[in-house]
Amino acid sequence: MAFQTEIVKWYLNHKRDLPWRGTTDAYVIWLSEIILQQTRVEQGLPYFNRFLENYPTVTAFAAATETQILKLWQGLGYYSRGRNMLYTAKQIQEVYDGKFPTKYDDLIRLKGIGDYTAAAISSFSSNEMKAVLDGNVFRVLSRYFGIETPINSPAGKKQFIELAQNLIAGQEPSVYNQAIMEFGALHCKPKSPACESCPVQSDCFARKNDLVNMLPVKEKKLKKRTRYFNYLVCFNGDEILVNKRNPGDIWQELYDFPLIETDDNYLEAQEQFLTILKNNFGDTCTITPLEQKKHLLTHQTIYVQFFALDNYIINFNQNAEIKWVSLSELDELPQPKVITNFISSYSVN
DNA sequence: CAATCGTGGTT
DNA sequence: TAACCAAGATT
Repeated sequence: MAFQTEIVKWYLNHKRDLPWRGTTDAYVIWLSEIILQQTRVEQGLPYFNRFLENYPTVTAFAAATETQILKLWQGLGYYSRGRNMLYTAKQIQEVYDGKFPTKYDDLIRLKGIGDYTAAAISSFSSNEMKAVLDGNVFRVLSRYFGIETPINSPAGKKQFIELAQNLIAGQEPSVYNQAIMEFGALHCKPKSPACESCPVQSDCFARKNDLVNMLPVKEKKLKKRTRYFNYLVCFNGDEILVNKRNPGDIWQELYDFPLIETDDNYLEAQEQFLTILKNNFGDTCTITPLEQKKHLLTHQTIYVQFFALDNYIINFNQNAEIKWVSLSELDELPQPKVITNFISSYSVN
């Protein structure tokens, strides 16, 4: 039996019951696909439900504010996804009169929708013959066909998309695309895949040549940088000073606290840090170390030190970036995880 | 086009 | 524990 037939057959017997399956509503599919980019199903699922409940249609989504969207997105990461969704929803409301496109060529032009997502939405919503190529598909195809081209190289992507597009011919696009992804996610997993019970093991190149743990090949070019964030927790009565983060760095448009970034840990760079502090907040300011956290991102390791800052001179003007808000107002603002965690632990104590 | 964008789970 | 990975996209 052909590879595709076996995969589809496996899928029909093993597929998870997920809320975005069984609909052809391109808006709902778009919602799920953006949320699931680089995100586990279990992590994205509650976000999908909340978004669909708050914004049942693209028209409702388009009427939201960026703060509302980012607040709902809070904790999910890769926040540009949320910002791009709002931009795209507004565009669909205006250009497409609120009717979500279902064709690849229309979808691929929208912000936040790349090759994978355009193929997914078009095939799931209108059965367009476009093969999806995500991490699961890369893994399944590289193992079954024994392809050693690095999947994160331009040549690799070209080679795999050509193969994937050939394989989908003659299949029902909506079912086959979901089948191969689900097979990769549940069966042909990155570590210890279930080869013994695999429906295509007899023809799998990696299985036959003992290369299962070698494929897919991925060039590793991850450089991590280390940063030291010194957050200043400033209270004035019931209000706390917050900072809206700027473009060009992590957590764009999210809110944290006034920040002094240093080249080293505060404990190893006290003089430098205190000089900066006195220069910015006056000689009378006093500072008390609070908690310290190590926060891991894909490309950064951030050592976060919180300080209580008192007796400072309020010498910065409130502006779009830095302002006083009450704690209840802060609760409505989107925050990076490290800030949310600090606030929740702080308000308990 | 190589680097960058979060958070959480797994090994 | 450090590295890898997760329904990738953008610049």
